Amino acid sequence: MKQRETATIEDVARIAGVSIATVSRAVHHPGKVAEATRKKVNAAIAKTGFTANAMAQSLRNKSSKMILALVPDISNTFFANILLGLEAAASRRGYGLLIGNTENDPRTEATYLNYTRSNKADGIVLMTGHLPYGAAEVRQHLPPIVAACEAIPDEYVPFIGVDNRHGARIGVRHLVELGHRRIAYISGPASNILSIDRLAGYEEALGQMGLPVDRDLILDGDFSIEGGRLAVERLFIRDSLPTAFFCANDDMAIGVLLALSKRGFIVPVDFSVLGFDDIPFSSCTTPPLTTVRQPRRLIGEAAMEKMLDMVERKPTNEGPVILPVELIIRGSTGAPGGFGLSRAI
Amino acid sequence: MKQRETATIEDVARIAGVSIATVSRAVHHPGKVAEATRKKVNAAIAKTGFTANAMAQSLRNKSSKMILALVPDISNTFFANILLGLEAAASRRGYGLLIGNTENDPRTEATYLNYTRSNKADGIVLMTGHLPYGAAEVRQHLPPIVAACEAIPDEYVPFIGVDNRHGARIGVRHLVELGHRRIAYISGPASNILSIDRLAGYEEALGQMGLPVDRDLILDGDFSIEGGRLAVERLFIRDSLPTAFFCANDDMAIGVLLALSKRGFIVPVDFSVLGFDDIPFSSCTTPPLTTVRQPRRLIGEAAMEKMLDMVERKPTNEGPVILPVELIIRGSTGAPGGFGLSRAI
DNA sequence: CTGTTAGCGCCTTCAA
DNA sequence: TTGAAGGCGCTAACAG
Repeated sequence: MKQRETATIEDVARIAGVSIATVSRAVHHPGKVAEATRKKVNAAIAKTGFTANAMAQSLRNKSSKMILALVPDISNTFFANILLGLEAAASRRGYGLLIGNTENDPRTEATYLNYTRSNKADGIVLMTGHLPYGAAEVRQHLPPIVAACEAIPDEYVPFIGVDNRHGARIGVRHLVELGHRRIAYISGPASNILSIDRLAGYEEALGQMGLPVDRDLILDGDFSIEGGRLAVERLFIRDSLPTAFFCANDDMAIGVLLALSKRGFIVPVDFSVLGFDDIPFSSCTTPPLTTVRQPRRLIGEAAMEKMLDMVERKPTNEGPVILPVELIIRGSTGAPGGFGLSRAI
Repeated sequence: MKQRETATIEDVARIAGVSIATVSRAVHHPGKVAEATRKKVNAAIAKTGFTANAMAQSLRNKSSKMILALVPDISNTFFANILLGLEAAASRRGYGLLIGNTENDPRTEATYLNYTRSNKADGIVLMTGHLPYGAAEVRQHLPPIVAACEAIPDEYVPFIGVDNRHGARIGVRHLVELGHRRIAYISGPASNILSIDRLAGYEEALGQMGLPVDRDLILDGDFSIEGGRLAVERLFIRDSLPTAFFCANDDMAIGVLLALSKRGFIVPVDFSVLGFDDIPFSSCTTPPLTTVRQPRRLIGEAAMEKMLDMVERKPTNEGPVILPVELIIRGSTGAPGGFGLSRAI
């Protein structure tokens, strides 16, 4: 007699000699089932290797116990630990994590948004900085949404991340305290909220230290290594150079390091370089990168907690969750040595 | 009159003035529906914004159209592009990708294995090098499984990856041709299949070039940066040093680079360093890393194609899919300069 | 070409 | 404490 491909609740019920309702109860509300019955059921479950069909459960419960995380680029190491935090918190509460790589492609975003409409996911954690394409049309019945790392401008979506302005401030202050007076800011895309917040912090720190803001030292990048490289090249075309670079993320700082090294300069003797994020690789550059660390795993965990509170309609305090940043001082920053000093020696 | 939270096929049928069967047909077998009817249905779908409930579909079809990818560490940049390839190929064929981070934890593996038992996923792409924990007990009804990058020893699971032995061979040959006679092999965990295959290639290349294999130059690492570092330290404790390091992956090569630099050596003058994989960061080290590139995206795509052929029971040729490796020569390898040469200058 | 209907497997009222 | 039964939304077989 060939058994069904995979055991169902009916198989268990038959073997245990009870009804399927009792099996379901024994699993989900053990208190409502007589001790002896429960034992019989558990034995039958063990014997059959029964695992409830998640699809049937989802259909019935109108909940998939899955949360979708949308990231623009899964191969960007910055997101990895956040994802790890999201997953850890989700699994602690019995949820699974679905990871969606959007590449900022509208069609892909729309496809993933449909995951919630078709009940494949109960909520969305956004790390893309914007609502998924297609969200506007269905604004009225949008699933629970939370934004990690990058806030969603102009939308009421709970934000979990760091105080980017503050992070920039302490980074730039470090540079000023080392003696730097001309500090360049290598920004991400100009309209990006992270770029903007970090720029604000940069300007504030400069102001607090009584330093002027020189527009010529503020360059747009794109958060990529190549962007950092290019920014340096553009700066060298002009005649007035900074003594330090504050980069809006580590990738660009790495690009700056590379470009400077290629031109024969020694960091931090000739120039200081400061990043933001503290991606794992930052400690492996030459020299190791001084940077503003974001507690990525914690951000992920906090974002998921908030998300699940929303999904489960638990009371959750409004407003953003702001986690602390930390200045990690390594080898890429030091007192200004003067342009070309290392080469003169 | 408040509409249902989200439109169902019945809403569409009512509005279109047809039966739900016709709606389903209009969507899945448009050819079997009259032109006029189809138009009415499509209009109703557009009006309601109907999206089929994926859970109901899965329950009915016994297929979730989801494939689970199991990776030991999602924050390991090596896996990222593979995942990207998996996702691209999956979405081309109308499937979604579920990413599971196992950390080689048996409980986590078992949990994810259950995803297929509970119909959340139709198949598993393994990048962990072993069957998930709990697979042995249910061997008889295991879902379709495919192994990417790292073959599963002793199991019949289709493998998609590169010829690791060949990759090691061309890498080591490059070193020998540069003039190196004493080449260390920094291995991953000794029992790991990748470690073993690459060791075999290393020994073969040495043999082909008429060079002896010196057991003292073969060290176990663990595929981590720290592991590379440690290997160098262990080597320096002994008296006989190599002139070149062939590392079983890029992370360890980076560790070697770091350790050498810390000791004041210049690569590639004092030592040459060769990696394996060509992770994105390899071009950003000092000096840029020479390495054996794996076509990661292609591996991902091929693995997913194979997986879906299995899931859909399409004819697929047996045996592994082997993709080509490529030696990427950058700055970390050169002719041997002699121990301490750079320091003597 | 279209409608009726029987489940897919599960959970939860409602009665007993 | 337990069982019977309805229904979540969908697809496909069957009849017309």
